[in-house]
Amino acid sequence: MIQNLNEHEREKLMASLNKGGQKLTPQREAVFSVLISKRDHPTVDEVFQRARETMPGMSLATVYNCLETFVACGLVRQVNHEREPTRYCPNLAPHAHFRDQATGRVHDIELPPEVLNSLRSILPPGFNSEVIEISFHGQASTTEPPPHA
Amino acid sequence: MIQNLNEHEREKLMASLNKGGQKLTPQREAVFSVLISKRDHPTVDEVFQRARETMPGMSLATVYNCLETFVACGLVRQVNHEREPTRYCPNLAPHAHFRDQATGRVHDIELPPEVLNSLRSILPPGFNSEVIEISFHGQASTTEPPPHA
DNA sequence: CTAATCAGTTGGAATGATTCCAAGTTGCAA
DNA sequence: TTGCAACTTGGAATCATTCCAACTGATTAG
Repeated sequence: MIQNLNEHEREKLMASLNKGGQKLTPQREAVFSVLISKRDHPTVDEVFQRARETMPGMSLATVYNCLETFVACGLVRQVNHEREPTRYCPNLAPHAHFRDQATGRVHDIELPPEVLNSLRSILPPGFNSEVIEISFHGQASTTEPPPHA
Repeated sequence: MIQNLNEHEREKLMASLNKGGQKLTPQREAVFSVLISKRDHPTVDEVFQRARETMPGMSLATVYNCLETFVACGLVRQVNHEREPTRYCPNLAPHAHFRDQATGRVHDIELPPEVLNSLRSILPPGFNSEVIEISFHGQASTTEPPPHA
């Protein structure tokens, strides 16, 4: 079930939006709430379905717009696996993704700084990377997703 | 310009196809030739355009089919960046990809075994990964793609 | 208190990569 | 030569995403 944002979360959301020159709207609040209520890397369509539970009139285009805005403001990350529908992730700490072959479920994998650094070190001179994406693909014996706030 | 496959290349292609229960056809030969003649990670459409130079009647569906077959036989790798058109890469050694923001060009980045191992080590118990994809995204000051066979 | 403006929202149409399908082709085997 | 099975082909269908023009709602200027 989707709760409303608490004070702290709403503040953080508004601050990030304002920093990017954007406003806090009811739709954006609803979409953001969906993302942090259940951090299971939902697709746009899943976000859409869940957001409609609290805001039945919302349109799919708005969900796309909101998510695009969040990405631009650095509030969430896009997660792509091959050409499957894009998923969204509110975990901003550096991490990799593991996609379970059997279920399609995506898990966050913590990425220690030294591993991140060893990765950066493989870039030859002249290559400057702002974004590194790491995704594993295989079988997870854990059936439950890792608990998240 | 696209050459025909040399003896060694054709043998390798046929062996891999046969191992996967597939046959060597003129279309598959043409598509494979495109991939190894210019290892610049072409999209399906680019492969299609180039293949038509030597085999004007070939259809786009066939290019899709051939590439799918090659992937299944382990002859080439798919390279996806966000939701852009899938690219194809005949480099089978473990490597990462760097996508140049400005040009869209994709470069292979060598992946030393120790870095690959440090990556594997971040997976918690219960997660077994067959495939690891690593992609960088940023600016490359080198304008020319690295020379390849 | 209006009017004007402007960002945001909406539904539906358009786009574009990919997949699907049914018909045609080819090479080999009985 | 007939039959079969794999492969190829063109076009239609799919589906995530983007685009667009009209609508809404809040804020500012007169």
